[in-house]
Amino acid sequence: MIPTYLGGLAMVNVNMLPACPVETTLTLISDKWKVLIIRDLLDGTRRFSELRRSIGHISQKVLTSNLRQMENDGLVRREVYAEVPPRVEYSLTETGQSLKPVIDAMWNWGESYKAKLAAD
Amino acid sequence: MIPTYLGGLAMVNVNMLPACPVETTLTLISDKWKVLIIRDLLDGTRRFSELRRSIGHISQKVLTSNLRQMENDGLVRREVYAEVPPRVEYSLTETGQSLKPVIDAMWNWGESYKAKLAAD
DNA sequence: CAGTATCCCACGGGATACTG
DNA sequence: CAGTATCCCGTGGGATACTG
Repeated sequence: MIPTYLGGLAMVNVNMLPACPVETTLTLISDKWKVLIIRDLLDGTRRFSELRRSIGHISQKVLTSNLRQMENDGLVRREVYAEVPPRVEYSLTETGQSLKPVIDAMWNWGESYKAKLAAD
Repeated sequence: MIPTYLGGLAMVNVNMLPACPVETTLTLISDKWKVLIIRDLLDGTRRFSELRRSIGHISQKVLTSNLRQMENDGLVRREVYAEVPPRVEYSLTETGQSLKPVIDAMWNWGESYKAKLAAD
């Protein structure tokens, strides 16, 4: 079955991004939930409801909103299957996957921070 | 969030941090300005007003608030010099400096993201 | 199942004034 | 200079109800 691709084009204008690369990254993933969405999608494709469960206590509205923004930013791919009941699968684009080093760095730091606290 | 302060000493309770290390990191640096504060302090010690200028359009109240939290979380060191006019210097603790890989990863990703956009 | 559509609110953050 | 002290506001996000 051929999935329907909706959106998928980056709508971001490079001229409107901050000069500093760090700030650029912040504008794209600094929302409360986006990093967690990426963390979970790094493990592979997920359906909407799967994401909701794996992320934690995120509401439908907010998850939808975040996913749409990330789709517009070219980080996430959304594939709709014409089935009943409907199935929608989310995955990372290449650009989205390229965030792995960032997530990994956050993972490592979080681990060592907790280890340091536990040592006291 | 959910840092606990024991006996007036800055102290985060490891048991109240999220299980996932990525979430732990988010808890500590996901505020709008903290990453930028760290970015600038990675270049060395800065006075309050220097930080204000280098960061951008942050208000006094918010900069103070963020710095206090980061001090409590053990990321930032605050040194007050008994002079007139007063001089207060901020620098990263070892723990704060250990965030460099995270900031670097964000820097690199932001650069390549903009390069990708510019290529289109 | 995967969303919209509403309503609502806490709070991070901005603006301004004042001070040791 | 490096802050407090107030007042104020936009909005990200939560809760609930409804739908193709």
